[in-house]
Amino acid sequence: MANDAGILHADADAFFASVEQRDDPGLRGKPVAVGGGVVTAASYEAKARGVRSAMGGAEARRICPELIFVEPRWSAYVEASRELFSVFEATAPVVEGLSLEEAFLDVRGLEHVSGSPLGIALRLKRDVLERVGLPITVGIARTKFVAKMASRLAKPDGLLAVPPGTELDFLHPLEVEELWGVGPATAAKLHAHGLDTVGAIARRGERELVAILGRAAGRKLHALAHNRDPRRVSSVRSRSSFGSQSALGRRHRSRAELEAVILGLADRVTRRMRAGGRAGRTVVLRLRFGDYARATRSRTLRQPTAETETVRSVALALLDGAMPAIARRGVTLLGIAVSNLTAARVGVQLALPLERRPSVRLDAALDELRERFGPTAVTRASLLGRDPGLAAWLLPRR
DNA sequence: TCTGGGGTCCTAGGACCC
DNA sequence: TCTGGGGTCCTAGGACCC
Repeated sequence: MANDAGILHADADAFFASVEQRDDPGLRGKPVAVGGGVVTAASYEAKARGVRSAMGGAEARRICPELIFVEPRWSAYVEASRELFSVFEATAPVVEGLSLEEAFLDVRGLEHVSGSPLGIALRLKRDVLERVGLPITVGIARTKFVAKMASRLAKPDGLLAVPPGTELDFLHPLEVEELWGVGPATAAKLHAHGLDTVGAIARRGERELVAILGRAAGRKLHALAHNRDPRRVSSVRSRSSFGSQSALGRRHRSRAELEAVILGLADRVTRRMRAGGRAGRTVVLRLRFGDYARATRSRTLRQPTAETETVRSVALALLDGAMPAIARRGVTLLGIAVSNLTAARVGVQLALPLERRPSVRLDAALDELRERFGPTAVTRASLLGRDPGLAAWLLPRR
């Protein structure tokens, strides 16, 4: 039934720090920060003393002198995440991961098999604690947004169900900055118009919110304030970019050093792309200057690539364009991202001679190829540079 | 208090095409 | 010749999330 409160949002509490406390009993009950120069994750004991993730290490030590810093152990977090998701998958037929440590679970229609959503959630908490050794918080609601808000408010080690029909009572007293998707910039705009709570947002018209926040954000917030969130839990979302970045610190970097960083980044990114069987057409160079302002430079290639050398040379060309700004302002971070992804393996590549058929357009050619090879075989076609040919790739279905 | 690394989605202007 | 509208792609930046 569509009216069931059957969406669970399950979220491991202070995930990285909890894994550290699980694996080292000496850390339990103590303020722990994962990271070094910057706090990547803080235990609840540390959060209680004001330590926040993304806070500088020096500041964190100042406000909490007994804070224990531990080096991140990425492989341990990835393994814990795998175990966590195996419990999720065993609990619900549809699981949508949002990050290493959180997911939506659709448990609608499982009453006769697994019991009520509340019963399922209680069992999920128990199973994760027994099998993974970590506390989680679960929110239960009819929609993703309310389930997420419920778990956010119930942390840590909590469980909160918002019964159907009571969503507005739950949402309207909340302050705007508590909302998932509302950050400092949006909150400031809302406050500037006298909008401090979700209830206040709900009393304004959609046009007014669009005027304040822009089209997409205004419509979305208006809908959410009225408890309209039609998004379904979906397990099939595939990623849209691969990226890697490296903070460089404040000291001057020579051109040769920057080139070495670029090579390392290109290698990391393309290695992961090849492992994932993906290639991409758009290479983005991310920059952070000496004043910590950010910028991007990008170039879109005609054909997707997952080759280290191709990505490296494009990134170097983009770096060239940015060198005047870097010389002026200094650089404190470099990153490479590749987007516009397709499946990496080219099944068959065809070239149709266009000079003999100048009227052929890409979509017409695609239609023709699909008739010959099946409706899903050909996923894209494009012109090949100055070459008068038309290329089409037959790619395996994802 | 000087600030990590990995992502997502939206906007806006210009180029280009029909 | 002048004028218009609609659509897609690319680039750069902004905001947000974990």
